[in-house]
This record gives sequence, structure tokens and C-alpha cells, in this order.
Amino acid sequence: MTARTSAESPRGIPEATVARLPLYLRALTALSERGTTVCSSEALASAAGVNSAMLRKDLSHLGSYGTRGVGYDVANLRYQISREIGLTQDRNVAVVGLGNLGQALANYAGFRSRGFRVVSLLDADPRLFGMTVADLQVRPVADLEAVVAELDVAIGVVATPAEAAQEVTDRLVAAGVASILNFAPTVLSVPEGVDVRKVDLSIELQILAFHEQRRSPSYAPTISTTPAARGAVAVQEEGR
Amino acid sequence: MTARTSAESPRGIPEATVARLPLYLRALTALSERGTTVCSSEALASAAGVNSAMLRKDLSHLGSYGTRGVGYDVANLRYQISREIGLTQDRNVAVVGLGNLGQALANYAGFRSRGFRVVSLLDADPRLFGMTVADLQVRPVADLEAVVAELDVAIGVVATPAEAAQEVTDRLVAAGVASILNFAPTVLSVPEGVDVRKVDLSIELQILAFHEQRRSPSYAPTISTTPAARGAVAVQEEGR
DNA sequence: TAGATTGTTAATCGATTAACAATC
DNA sequence: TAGATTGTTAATCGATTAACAATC
Repeated sequence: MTARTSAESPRGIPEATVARLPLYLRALTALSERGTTVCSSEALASAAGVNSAMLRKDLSHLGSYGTRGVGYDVANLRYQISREIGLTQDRNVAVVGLGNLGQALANYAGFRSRGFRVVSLLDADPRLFGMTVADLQVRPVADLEAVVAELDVAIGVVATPAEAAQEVTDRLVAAGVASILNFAPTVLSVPEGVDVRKVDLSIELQILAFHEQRRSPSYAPTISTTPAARGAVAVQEEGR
Repeated sequence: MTARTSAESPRGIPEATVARLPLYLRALTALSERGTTVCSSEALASAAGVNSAMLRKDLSHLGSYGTRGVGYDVANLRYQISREIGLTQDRNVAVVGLGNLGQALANYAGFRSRGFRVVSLLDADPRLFGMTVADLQVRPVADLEAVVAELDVAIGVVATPAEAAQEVTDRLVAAGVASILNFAPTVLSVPEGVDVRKVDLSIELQILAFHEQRRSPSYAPTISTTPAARGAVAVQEEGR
């Protein structure tokens, strides 16, 4: 899912751990809102939906922020994780592609509340130019390079059709954007050092379908099909 | 991300492999559309963005569909993977929560083209009742149980605010839905045998932010902060 | 001190990759 | 037959988990 080759970040935190830090942060926030000031690894792990041994191992990569026999100070641990992730600093986001999904993303409140500022919306369709979404006017994708430079864009969200995604990504990267969140159903190739994360709705559904199939009563473990019979089945794909 | 405890499906296909099958399917479709009828593991792996050894290992779990010295028949492999995933059968999907994201999901063309039929839209807000989205009328979430039974819903998409997600999930599960795609930023607890997959936009952004931070020039490997200084920093979380 | 809970070590487990014998 | 490429084995690597000594 990511362009990094190593499983460890430069500072030595395993990718699997990095992916769970936001989960811990969320759980800590929930505890904090309920007035909890101290919690055990057991309680926090349960709130985050993981094993407590894993939680302690993960946290040990950040430092020693707990107290033996007591637990973790909720406010402090929350701050330490935020800092580790880099949420103490705001980051500017540009959304490219203002279809249904792009518009929903532009409006997504979860971005802003976590230090991600959507500062620009870009699309290739002239009919959308000037349209206001989430208090921003949609600009032509031709302005991409100018927008990245002017507005100091750090993260690009690609919500274009699959066919346009690679070109948009190339231009984002060339303009200096090194973090891409890709919603287009396509594999992006990027140079070393650029980070791509992929969110693919139809792939998630297909994984569910796989398990679903193994539950349904009509499921037969072995289906023999002749090559001729196979040819008769139309398999659909793509389309977005 | 999933409620299954074992890493293997009943039929013995590792979860990591299952998660890549849709990728291979997509790559095969692209090859097919370009007129390619046969391809090597090398070519397919490159199109899917994975190592060719991993691709061959993954495919070996399904059976022996390649020809040594030649490669794979694109149409046949595509059919075999579709069948394995269970895409040869249509599945009915209900979307609960018709905010920006829910509406975008209801309109998402990638669902229908892959055998997922959105058959019902549900929301708790009376102002949305009767509104038409993607040719469907929004119904009260109170109708959930009736809708699942009447329309044979196999997959529930939860796009509600975090606070409502667990209750909606409980009701979906009680009504017989065993596959849940969760977009709400919260951990769902479900009984054994129910499959939950989670798509969390803000977590993806936070993972990008982590790597982004390690690139930016202002990044200092060790920041010493006193407990007092920490207390002064407001860390925001949640909000959706 | 006795009880609780962290941080870490060691064991286990699964996933990835390289290499190559089988075979078209 | 010679060349190509699969399917599989074995090696490596990373991630998870159990267990416990350290210590509050």
C-alpha cells in the first residue's frame, strides 16, 4: 500500500506500529472525553481493539511514557503520540477530482479537526470551475502546479477517474508533493521517497464477498467447469 | 481490520492473498481490454504492483491455472479469480447514513459494475426521508430489519456518525447481515463469524503525516518537552 | 511490604522472497 | 531439443503474542 521499501521508518518505528498509532490516539481521546486521566495498557488496548501486549510493544517504540503499577497518563500519552505522528503541525491538502467522492472528501470534517486543511479543489471539467464546495471554489486542474506552490500543499488527494490518476500524480510529485492519498482504482507508480496510500472501496467489498461466499448455503467447495462453460461467463470489471 | 481470528479462510487461502486477488482481477481486466490473451507472472505482477514470486504463490492457492513455459490465459484466470472471490453471484448492499460520504457511496459506480447492488438507503434524519439518491428513496433507519429481510441484504455499509455506528451494526448483525463495511471512525465489536472491514480516511491521512514529518526540514529527531509545556498543547481528535 | 502493571525478552506465527526443479 | 516460465520449496524477514523481571 505504500511506496516505502523498508518496513521501518527512519526513526525505527515499524510500519505496522505507525498504522496503529492513530487508533490509540482516537481511543485516548474517547477516554479523555469521559474524564479518564489514567489508564492501563489493558484498558487502552481494549478501547482500540488490539491485544495489550501489542499495545505495550508499540508504545515502547516511542519511549517510556507509562508508570509501572499505575498505567499511562491519558493527556500525556495523547500528546506524545500526536507529536510522533506530526499532528502538532497543520498540513495543507489539495483534492483533485470533484466527483461525488471528491466532494464528500472536501466536506469531510474529520480532516480539519485533525490538522489537515483542505486548501484547494481541482478538477478537469470546466462545468465545475468556480463551483463552491466546502467554502472553496473549484479550480482548473491546469492550475495544479501553481496551487501547490502558492498554497504550500503537502498532501494530494487523488479522487479522479482511474484514467487520469497517474498523470495527476506525476504532476503532483513533480510539483513537490510527496504524500498522496489515492482513491482511484488503479496502481500508481511513483519515484522513491514518495508515499502513496490507497483507499479502494470496491476491493474492500470484494474481500467481504470472499468471506460471504464461504458462509452462504449455496457454496460448493469445488465447482468443476469446462473451458467451454467458462468462456460463456462474462466477468465484469472496472468502470468506477 | 477483520473479525476473523485465523489468518486463513476455511478453504485455506491466507488473508493476505485474499486481499490481493481483487488487485489481480483488476490487472487482468486491464490486460484483457488491451487485447492481451496470455500473460506471464512477471507481466501480471508488474501490472498489479507486486513481486512475481508473490503472485505465483498467491495463485498457487487457487489451483494450477498457468502453463509452464507459456504463462496464464487471461480470460480463464480472470474467471477463476472471480469465482474464488464469489463475484459470479450478485450481492445486495444497504447503505446506512446518507451524509456526504454515504451519498457518494450510494452513487459509486464501482459497486454496481462488480456485482454489488445497492438496494436500500437508510438514515435517522427525517429531513432525508423520501429523498432520492442514486434512484433510491432514503428510508428511516427504523425500517432496517424489515429492509434486510425483504431485500435480502448481504452487506451493510455503515456511514453514520461514530456515535451511531455500534447500534446500527448491532441491528444489522441481529437482522442477519454478516458482512459490514465500516466508514465510521470507531471500533466496532461484533460476534464471532461476522466480518467487519474498516475504511478510515483520517487514519490514512495520519499515516501519511507521520512519514511527511520525517521529510520536512523542520523535523527535529528529539524534542524535549517539560510536563508543563505539554499540558499547554491542545490536541484535537474526532469530530467527523 | 504486597499488588499492580509496565517494558522487554523470547517464542511463535505468518508473510514475503529467492531459487530452482518440473514441465510446457 | 533449447528456452521459457510455472509451481513449490526453503530461507528470510517482520509482526504478534506470551511470559516475566523490573519497578512503581
